[in-house]
Amino acid sequence: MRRHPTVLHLDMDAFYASVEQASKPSLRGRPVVVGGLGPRGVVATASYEARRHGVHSAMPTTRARRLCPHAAYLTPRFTFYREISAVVMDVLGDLSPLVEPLSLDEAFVDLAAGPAPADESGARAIGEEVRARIRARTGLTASVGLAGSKMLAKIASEQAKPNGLAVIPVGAERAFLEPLPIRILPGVGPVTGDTLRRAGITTAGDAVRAGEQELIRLLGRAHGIAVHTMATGRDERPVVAERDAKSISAEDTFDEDLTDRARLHTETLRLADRAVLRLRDAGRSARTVVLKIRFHDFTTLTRSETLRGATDDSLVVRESATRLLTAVGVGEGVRLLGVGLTGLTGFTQEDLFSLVGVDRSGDRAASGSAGVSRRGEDVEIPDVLGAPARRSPPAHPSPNASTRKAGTDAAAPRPAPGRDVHHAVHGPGWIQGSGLGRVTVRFERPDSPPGRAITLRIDDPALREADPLPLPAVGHPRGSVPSPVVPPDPPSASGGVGDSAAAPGASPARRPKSRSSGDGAEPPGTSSP
DNA sequence: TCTGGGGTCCTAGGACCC
DNA sequence: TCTGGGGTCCTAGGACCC
Repeated sequence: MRRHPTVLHLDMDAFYASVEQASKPSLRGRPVVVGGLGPRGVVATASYEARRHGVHSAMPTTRARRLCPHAAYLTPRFTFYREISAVVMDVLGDLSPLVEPLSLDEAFVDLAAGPAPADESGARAIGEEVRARIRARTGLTASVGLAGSKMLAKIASEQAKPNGLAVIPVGAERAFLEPLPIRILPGVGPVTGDTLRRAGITTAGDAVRAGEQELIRLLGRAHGIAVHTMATGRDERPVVAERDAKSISAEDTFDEDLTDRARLHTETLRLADRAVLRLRDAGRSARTVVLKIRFHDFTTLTRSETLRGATDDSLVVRESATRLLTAVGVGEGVRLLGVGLTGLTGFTQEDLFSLVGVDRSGDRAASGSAGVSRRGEDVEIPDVLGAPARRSPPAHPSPNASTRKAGTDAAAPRPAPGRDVHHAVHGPGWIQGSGLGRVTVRFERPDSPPGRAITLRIDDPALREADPLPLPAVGHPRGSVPSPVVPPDPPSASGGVGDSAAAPGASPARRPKSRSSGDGAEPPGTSSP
């Protein structure tokens, strides 16, 4: 047990939405929703302005649109978020060698493993310092929790949000948790929460009083013990820096349910290729192939097959995945298809196993040998990234968004709202909306005042896809450049009015609670460099 | 209001071996 | 001939997290 609150949890505030606001001056102070924009999309992150209207993560985007029609709805730019995330992780790396990223916008840091010996006030100072540094290097705000364990550090950062810092002193854990809802404990989700509630357990204190045996009875051994331990404030899980991935998968939800076998087959090949691509990127091989199918009624099934040896050969994975597909009925329609790879090992014994995969068809797999080889009738599909007609929006701009610089961009930019473009005359901007052969582009850059929107032909030869522009750092007041900082705090109301950023012709609107830089009306046409 | 995509960990049953 | 228990691997499903 630690004597000081030296576990730090850092959580970026509304990360994706904040990055978008920092990139796009016209969106600052306005509700922004980042997520899937298709008919089956869900919200990944909502800005605090949008949250005030009831929008939150994991909510279907269609519902979000009803709740907050005037928000800007943007497709995620994961490649860019990853870059910003790397900067944040780099800042954390200065504190300690023990940094455990949980996602792009969250990490634990073990300050006890760092150079600065930290007691409570020392830890607090480090926490404030790291928030300031992140703000300086990215222009974004982060919240920090400090405690003697991971669980409490995370709960603390949650309470500190947005743009705050909270410390739970060592020794105060149990009293602190006692009145809190059991659902805040990690591992207690909707189902467990319900089970416990039916047993009269709604707070952490209730769980402690119920006792370990009762929790084991209700939840099973491992889970029962874990919940009881956490509820008492004990959590000895160490901060671990590197963890090897245990599985890699690729899946897609379709805009409409699929019933056509041939189509399911080609989609399976695509997903197999996508998964293998990432497997190879990671320098790994896999022994087990998993096919995942979600039906129209949301029931989900998986079928897996373990090969005799690990592979990173897409032909082998394709065959395995299609073999698994052949063995299941499509019922009334398939809404999601996925291909997963598990049983990952360091490196392939390349030729050995790919040989097994390529020239035997009968029994290369441990099972499913009855599944007749489909070799010879393998459908040729264009390439992993070629977007077939009616797929859901490619959730990830795909690893090539940054690779695909000049040269490959002969094709018109994919008109996904939020994407970066560049126009030979108007300069840098981002896609605000599209339709009927036109795109509306807002021409502005992270360090410019809000720009103006112009509607262009989608095949305008002067328009091309572009890489994101870096976010201006803040902190060292420099000239009169308007601060790119996202307004952190919700308090002031009035987020109600405004117009849709995603609607062509929208104007930057007045900004209900614009930050310091006193620019009332946006000077239009200032977007050129 | 119909529910993404990427993961992790746990449970349980059956096969198989000793 | 019948019964047994432990260990490991594989498969399937489910809860949970961001």
